[in-house]
Amino acid sequence: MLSVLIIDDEEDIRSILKYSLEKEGYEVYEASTGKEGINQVELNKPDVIVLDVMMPDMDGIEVCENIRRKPENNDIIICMLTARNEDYSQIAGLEAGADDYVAKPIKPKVFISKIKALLRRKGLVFVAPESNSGLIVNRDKYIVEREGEIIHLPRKEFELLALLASKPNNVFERDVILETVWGKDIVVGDRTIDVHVRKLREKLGADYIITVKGIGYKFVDA
Amino acid sequence: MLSVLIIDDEEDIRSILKYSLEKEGYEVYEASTGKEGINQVELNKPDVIVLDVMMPDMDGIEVCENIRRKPENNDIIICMLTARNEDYSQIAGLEAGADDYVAKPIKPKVFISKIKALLRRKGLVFVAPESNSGLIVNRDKYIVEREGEIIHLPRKEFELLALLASKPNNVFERDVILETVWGKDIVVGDRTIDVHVRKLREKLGADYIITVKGIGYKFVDA
DNA sequence: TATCCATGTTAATTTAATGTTAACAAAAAC
DNA sequence: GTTTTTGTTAACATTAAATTAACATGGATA
Repeated sequence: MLSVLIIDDEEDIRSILKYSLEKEGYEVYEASTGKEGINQVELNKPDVIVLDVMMPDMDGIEVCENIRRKPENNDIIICMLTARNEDYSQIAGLEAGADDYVAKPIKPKVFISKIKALLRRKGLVFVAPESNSGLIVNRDKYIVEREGEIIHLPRKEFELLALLASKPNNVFERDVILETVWGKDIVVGDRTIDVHVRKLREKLGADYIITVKGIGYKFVDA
Repeated sequence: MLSVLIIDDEEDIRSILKYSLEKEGYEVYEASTGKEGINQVELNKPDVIVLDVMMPDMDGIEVCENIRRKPENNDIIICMLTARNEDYSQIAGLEAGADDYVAKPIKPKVFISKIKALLRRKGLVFVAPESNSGLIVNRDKYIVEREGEIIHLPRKEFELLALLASKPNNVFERDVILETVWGKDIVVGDRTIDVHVRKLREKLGADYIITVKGIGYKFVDA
């Protein structure tokens, strides 16, 4: 499961974010000061940190630099929270090693989609509906995870799943799938895609990939 | 509902555009400076941005580049507003990642039809009259949405609806429909269209598609 | 009002697309 | 070099979608 650490002195903000994140299936840790945040990073190794720029004890920028100083934290995603129009902090934050920022006031939907976009950019695709259990498609490791369980997929199956999961709910036409997963001028039989879809369904469950007859397939993120 | 963000320093222009857009059923956000515009993009994730090239604080080109720099904004449609004959900015704007431009002085009707054309190119057809509830025909997802409700349609029904909705209030003759949805030289019986229209009415309600006896069908908008 | 013609309706039928399985080929791993 | 895993194919089954045919309706017109 992917985890998020929220570092913010305001309890209200923490609760809102926590609620939104947990609803999406993330594990959430909290810290109310910069110092505590840095400790939590060591303790819990979160995948994502949401970090308020303005805090009483320590500037968010400082916290960010501090975290980034350790090379083992390099691939933690850091997302800054800034007051609206606080333009300086945005730039400074990015220089300090933040990956992105979100302006207050925070709209939960925007916030969540931003987190998802960041994870996607990192090659982590996270799908966590209440209906299915969450899937993490990790390109670097060529692995799919579900609730800690690691599912190993052969190349073609992985590529197919990764393609579909890269844009949840988007329909991919059969030719597009062929071109992307198999290659421009490789010709395979009509039933090849189906067989791979079948194998994915066998391994993941039938609910993830749905057929749009006459068009193609889509990965559903309900 | 589809949303549009207007970034322009002149309040008059903003009001005119806002009025036209809202009449068509779009949700409209405003920003009077480039900086504010960029924040709004993060905040509200609009589907379309209308962006003035000439603004005091920041050049529209700059704003556009700034927005496009983030991959998650890739499929936002950006439409530039340019002064008449400002030829340079048009070219520069398109290079910076704009999808189209509209020359001032703006004629609301031209403007609206341009926006609709851009959305259509992206596979989104929006029909939002006050009378019926708005329909979004989404090609990427191959679904139709009405007030959040998702309606799945089989291929022929979807294509038929997409065709009719692409030009609301326009009458499509039966042969034109056949040629577009079924194909040039495919011959089907003369009740086939009717049956598909019936199924659409069954799923969407009877008010969207009306029969023009002796000619064909049209999708009514307002 | 009788009748003509375009469209509406329904259900059965046909067709096309996808699902399934197992066998075989090709690549990797051992 | 043998074994194991992965990828592809072909034959067949299954299902959803599209089409048809037969009949109903409804409005225009004489």
